[in-house]
Amino acid sequence: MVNYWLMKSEPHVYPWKQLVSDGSTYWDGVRNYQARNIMRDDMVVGDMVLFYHSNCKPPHVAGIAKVCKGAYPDHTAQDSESKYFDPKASVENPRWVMVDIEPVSAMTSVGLPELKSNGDLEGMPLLRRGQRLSVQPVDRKHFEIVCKMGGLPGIPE
DNA sequence: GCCAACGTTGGC
DNA sequence: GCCAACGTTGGC
Repeated sequence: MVNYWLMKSEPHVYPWKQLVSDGSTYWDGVRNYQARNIMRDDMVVGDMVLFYHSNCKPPHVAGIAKVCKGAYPDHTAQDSESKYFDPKASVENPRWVMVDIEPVSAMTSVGLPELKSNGDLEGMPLLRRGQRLSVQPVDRKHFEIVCKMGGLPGIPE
C-alpha cells in the first residue's frame, strides 16, 4: 500500500534540481519528533512525495519524488561538525532517522497561492494555518490534483 | 524584517 | 506535570 507525503526543502539549501542531478539523496536534518515518527513508522519504499520548496517566493511544489529507502539512523546527529549535531544522539540511541528519496517526475511548479485557491484541495494539511511540519501526509486525492495542476496526466508511476 | 504558531527546555 | 521563556519555521 502506497502512501502519499509532502516534504519541504528550502531551495537554497537543497533544491529539486539538485535531487535530479544527484539521482537520489538522504533526507537528513529532520529534528522534529512528529516528522521523525512519520518517517520511522509510516514511510515505506515506494511511497510518493510532493517535493515542496519553502521559504521562497512563492513557495511551490517543485516535483514528484518517491521513497527509495526506508528509515535508518541519521548519522549527522552524531557528527559534531554537522549543523544537525545532537549531543543526545548516539550509536545505541541514534534518536533521529532519515529516509532516501529519488526523483520520479518533473512538473510545472505549482505555487502556494494556486494551491490555496483550488477548492478541491480543502483540508490539505499544508494549507492549514500555522502548519510547520517538514514531512506531512497528503491524501491520494489531493496528490493527484496537485499532479494535474503541474501538467501531469495523473499520479506518475 | 515581522510575527503567528508551534515545539522544546528547564525551573519549580 | 505545569508553564514561562526561548527558539524555530515559514508565509507574508
